[in-house]
Amino acid sequence: MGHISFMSPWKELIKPRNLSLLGLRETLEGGQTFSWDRTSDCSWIGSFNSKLVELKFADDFLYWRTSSAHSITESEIKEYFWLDSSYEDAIDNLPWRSDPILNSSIKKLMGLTILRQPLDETLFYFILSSAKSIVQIKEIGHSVCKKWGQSLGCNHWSFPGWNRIAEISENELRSLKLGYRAKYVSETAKLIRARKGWLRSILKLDYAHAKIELKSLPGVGDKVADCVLLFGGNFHQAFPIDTWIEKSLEKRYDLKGWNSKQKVHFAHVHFGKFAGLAQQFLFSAERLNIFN
DNA sequence: AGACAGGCCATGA
DNA sequence: TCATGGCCTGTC
Repeated sequence: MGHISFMSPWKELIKPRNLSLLGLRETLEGGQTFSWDRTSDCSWIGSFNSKLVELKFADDFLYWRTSSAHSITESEIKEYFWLDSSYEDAIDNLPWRSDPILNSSIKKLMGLTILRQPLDETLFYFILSSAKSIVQIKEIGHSVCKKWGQSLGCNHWSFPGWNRIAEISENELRSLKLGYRAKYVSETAKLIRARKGWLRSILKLDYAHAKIELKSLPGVGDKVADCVLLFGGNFHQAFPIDTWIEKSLEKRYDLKGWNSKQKVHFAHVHFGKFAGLAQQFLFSAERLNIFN
């Protein structure tokens, strides 16, 4: 409150790749991030790292503009959206040549990406995600940011940070309708505050050890840990198993009757080191029902 | 009204 | 190791 900010003029991003509107929409609305709101049928406003940005997709190009008071740079956007050639390399590494399901998903969701979100915010939102829909996760997450974060303008607030959240009582969080997740958030915050530098340090570990570390937090099990590592830690081999991907593996890959451990093993063998990227294509294809 | 939702966790076999 | 029920809240 109090300051006046304005949005910069639209700027064009170098045409990054063959990006489709559907691929972009699924990236921002499909459930790997909860920080974006649609402002028209082809534009979104969002925030991360206390910075505000609006994106617009038009004529196969991506345009962006930012807030004068909380501005972001082009290189930060490119980083966030994985807009470098290693994305194409990752796609090429997937077994689309021999896998018609994956092939058609990639074609229909051209440009769908795995975001590189800040680790702390990603952990926060995925602790909230348990047994909640995307809309509900956004609502309760935003209510915490609105109450204890910084105003960024355009109805967006920054993530307050774990140290700030550690000062909030569980009951205050419950009053924002976090339910049983309030305890997880509160206790995780206190643990992170006590372990200085620990959260960032897991980024230097290999996938298996990073996952063990994350699972030491209350409210973080296999599914949440994999989501945080994939969407907030750049661990592309993480393969979160939720009900959509479960359905996909059973229905499209004939894995009915396999337990989740066997499914994860199949995913790593079949999809390889970018299994998490394949997961996003299959997940969205199933969610959007594009096979029928 | 009662089950269920993009889970986690403690319990019990 | 595997299966079950409870936990907050909202929705169908």
